[in-house]
Amino acid sequence: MEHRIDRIKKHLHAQSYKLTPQREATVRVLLEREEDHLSAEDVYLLVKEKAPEIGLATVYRTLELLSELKIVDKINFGDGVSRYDLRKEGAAHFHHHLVCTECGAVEEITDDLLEDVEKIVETDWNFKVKDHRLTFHGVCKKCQDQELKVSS
Amino acid sequence: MEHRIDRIKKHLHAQSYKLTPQREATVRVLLEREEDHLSAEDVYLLVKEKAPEIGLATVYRTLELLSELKIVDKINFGDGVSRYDLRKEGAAHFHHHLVCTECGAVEEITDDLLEDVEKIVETDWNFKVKDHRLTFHGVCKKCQDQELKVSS
DNA sequence: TTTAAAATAATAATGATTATCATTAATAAT
DNA sequence: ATTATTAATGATAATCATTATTATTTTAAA
Ligand SMILES: [Mn+2]
Ligand SMILES: [Mn+2]
Ligand SMILES: [Zn+2]
Ligand SMILES: [Zn+2]
Repeated sequence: MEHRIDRIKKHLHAQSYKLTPQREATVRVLLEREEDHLSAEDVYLLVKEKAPEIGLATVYRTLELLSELKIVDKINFGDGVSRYDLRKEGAAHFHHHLVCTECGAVEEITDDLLEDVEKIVETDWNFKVKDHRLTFHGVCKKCQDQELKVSS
Repeated sequence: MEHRIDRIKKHLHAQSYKLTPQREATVRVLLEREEDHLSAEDVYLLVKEKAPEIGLATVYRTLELLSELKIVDKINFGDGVSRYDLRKEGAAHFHHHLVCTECGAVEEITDDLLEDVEKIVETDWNFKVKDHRLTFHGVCKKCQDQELKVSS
């Protein structure tokens, strides 16, 4: 954890930004809830627990900054809010998501999966791929089992 | 065009919805601008040209309805607005997008491309895929050429 | 026609995000 | 150390997309 924060600190310094206490508190929340997909409000409430004096605007500004630096990715699952997702250490591309349309659960896939597709896009469409967003909508394991039970 | 509208009409009727004049005007705009990715506001302004009495709320309601029926797909490219995209005739899945980070241009890919990936997701993650959202961020052909010119 | 349900238009309300601005913290210059 | 600059913050107002409300109109059935 400390190691990870150190790296982020260096990343910020490299662009002459500082890791202020507010920024650090925000990053810590993101690290502690790495599997989750928190909205700005979610982050705000969690940060407030350890740094009660922080303002919502600062959280928005920090998340914006972290997005620019590709430390977090901003995603939108179709409910009205943006969600912020820590990029995996050293990952060149954003990871993928499985969203269950029954229960709303969100799973993560960190495997690349798109290498071949990207090659096709680069050659057939002359498009230089920098990043991607891939989300599958469907039914998670748990909900599939539920359906079986109900119908049997 | 008329044929396409007829089908949509039937689709609505099948769920006991009516193709009201407002709904038809909205669908016509979507058909006329099939390549585009219009926001609700965009659609509203275009519909107003042919049906000036329509209200914005009706456009929102219509787009919502068309989304439910899978006639249009709602997408979000990260600017603050939802965009509405006609699903290709008979397509089981939503098509893909290439968003240029330089000029903002959006290209469409109607080829499936994800068949193999979906198989992997279904078997390795036990996730029953119903649909997907895939967007590549990168540099379009035009902007690549521009860069070459500038740097030479 | 009368009646009930569905759809619409106008507009108010909501809620997420951004902008503003006065204050504070950090950094550099004297 | 003191002062001047600049960056960052917190509070809050403003904006803007979307949703809810409600009175009215349209449609289809009885
Ligand atoms: Mn994630
Ligand atoms: Mn499209
Ligand atoms: Zn589920
Ligand atoms: Zn471009």
